[in-house]
Amino acid sequence: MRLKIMARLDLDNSDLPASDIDPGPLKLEVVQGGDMAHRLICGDNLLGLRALAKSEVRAHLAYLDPPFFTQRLHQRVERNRNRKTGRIERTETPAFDDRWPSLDHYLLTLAERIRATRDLLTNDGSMIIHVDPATSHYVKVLCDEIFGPEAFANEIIWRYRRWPAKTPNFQKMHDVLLRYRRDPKVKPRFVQLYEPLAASTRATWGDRKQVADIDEQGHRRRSLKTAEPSPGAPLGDVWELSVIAPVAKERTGYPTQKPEKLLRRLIESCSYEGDLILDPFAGSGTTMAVAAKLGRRSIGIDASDEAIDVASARLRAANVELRCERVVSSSAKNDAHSRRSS
Amino acid sequence: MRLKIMARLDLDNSDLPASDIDPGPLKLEVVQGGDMAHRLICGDNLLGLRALAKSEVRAHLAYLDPPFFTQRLHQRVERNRNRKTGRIERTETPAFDDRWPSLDHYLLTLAERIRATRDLLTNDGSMIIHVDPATSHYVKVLCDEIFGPEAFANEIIWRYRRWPAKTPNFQKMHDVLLRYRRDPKVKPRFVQLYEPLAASTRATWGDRKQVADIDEQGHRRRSLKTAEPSPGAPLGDVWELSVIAPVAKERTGYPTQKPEKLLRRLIESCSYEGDLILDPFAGSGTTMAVAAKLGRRSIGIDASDEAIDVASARLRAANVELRCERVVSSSAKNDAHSRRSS
DNA sequence: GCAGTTAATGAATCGCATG
DNA sequence: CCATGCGATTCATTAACTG
Repeated sequence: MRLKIMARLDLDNSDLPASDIDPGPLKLEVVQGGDMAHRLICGDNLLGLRALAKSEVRAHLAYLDPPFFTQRLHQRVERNRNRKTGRIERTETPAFDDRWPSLDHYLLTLAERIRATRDLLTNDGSMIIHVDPATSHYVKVLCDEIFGPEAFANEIIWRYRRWPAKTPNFQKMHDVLLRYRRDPKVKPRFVQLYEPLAASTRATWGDRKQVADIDEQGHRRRSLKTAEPSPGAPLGDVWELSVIAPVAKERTGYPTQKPEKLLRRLIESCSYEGDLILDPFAGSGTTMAVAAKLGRRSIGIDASDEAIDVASARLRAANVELRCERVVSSSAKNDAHSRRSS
Repeated sequence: MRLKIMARLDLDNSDLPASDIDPGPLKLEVVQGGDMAHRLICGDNLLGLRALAKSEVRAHLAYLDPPFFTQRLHQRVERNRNRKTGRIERTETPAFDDRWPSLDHYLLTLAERIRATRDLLTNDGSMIIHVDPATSHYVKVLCDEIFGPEAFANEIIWRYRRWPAKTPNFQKMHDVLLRYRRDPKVKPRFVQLYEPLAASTRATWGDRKQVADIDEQGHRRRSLKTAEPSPGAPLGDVWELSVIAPVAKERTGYPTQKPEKLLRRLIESCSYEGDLILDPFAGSGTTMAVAAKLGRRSIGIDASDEAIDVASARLRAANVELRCERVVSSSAKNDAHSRRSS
């Protein structure tokens, strides 16, 4: 018996939307703004990524937050106080559709976008893809195929707390973020962050660095306390960060919005000031907002009008100078604009 | 372009050790002990599992802690004080070999053992396999194939703290445990455990239970405090437990030994008193030792003499009555005993 | 008895030396 | 030049000891 686990990629166009196969020549049409540090592109992200690939633009970090294969239509929730009754009323509008004919369709769509993202990275850049524990395994096999297994850098666990579900099972309380380097042979962009020392370490060693001590015979003795203060322990790959509270200021109403703290940590450790951050699933614009706060440049892409509205409002409220663009393909049938207004 | 991620299982015996293909009739030969609650079997675990399958024995929980594909030979470390010098001296002996021709060989070996383990589970039983984040994804694809994706219950993250490695990367600080149910249609064995409430919850709600409150119009109002003390939050799937300290009493010197706290949590929540716990990669016998403490029965299998020695000494020291057995196959070439004494 | 201090050391990763 | 291997690094943990 032989076994092989792999992502099999065969040529067969029949399952793909026409726009994925040959959208004709692509162009980015400026809707508003000049040569800004932050660009928000409206359109299918595969087309957007391919249009960007033709320019000189290369990103140092890409963050992908695709749909999680929930098989649900996700709604945006707006909250407004009714003038007459004084009660808060909720309005729901469709934000994005996460329903798929099959897992294979989902993975294939993702694979195309991961590959297109990889082509836009600098050699010392990396990609982080945010997924669910139920699909992360398939996505990792996919990424191993696209980047090569040596390029795998981390499985980051984002652990959060939420209202418990009543189930005879351990409560699902984490997301998975996979990080891949574009070229594992190149010295990576990385800024060492620290987390607080463990309580047991502080009790024994205080907040000073330890150093190993080896005697003349080469035997190891007890480590020594130094006078040098410790910056903490180098940051690990399990992060405990709270989800956005239902009443937090940060909350835009856009579904599946990720907390700014999470993006801050990713961007601070995997990019330098002035670097370009790419987010092909821009959603409510969290990545771009955090990139702006941290002095990075950014490009966000999203096909949903809801997303573009929420993100541009959010960024403008934060005084981020924004250039808005639209993906235009020469073939009228696949024109992002015509689909938008349909 | 089409894509399919799957575990492909083709018939081709050439890569397998002869004993995996047809070991001939299998028998468990009693080396020592009578009809005890705890059985330690020496021999290849695939043969051991197949021999068990012929008996009526079925396990309620199986814990698998296979090698992690480290491509290293792992050593057992014994420590003894030298009478003359008074210094502690270390003796290293090979414990198990985790070197493989390829990832596929590793996965195939694992697949056979997972399948054999599944065949030994009760319908309401489950299997937990302990793996590394670098291979967990492939193992999950494998298990989805063997158990079916609906049988997937949890990805448990064991987060620990250790000394930092010097690397421009997030420190690897977690293991992955995958849990599958034998039959997802059957009510599972599960005991709800709790963890302490989050600090923010205690600050707002104290240590009493909250209840949702909905008014006559169906609008949700602020939740209410109750008088009933909260048992804590239902246990999640990210567990922070320390690794065995270098000087802990628990430490046997056997490599990759897992902490008793981890096994205690798994056994307490996924089995009942009197249940049978199966560990085909018994190693230093942690699973069996914890099972005994928790009033469960156990069967452990290991091919390594080092493991059998360490585990039986450990269990006897804990006053666990033990029956020792040996897998015997009729084909002399594959006889576990002849290999042991070679 | 209890608290505080001292002791011992695992093993991931990089970098440099050695063959 | 490439592969191999050893040394340096340093936080975390519990046991043993001390007052």
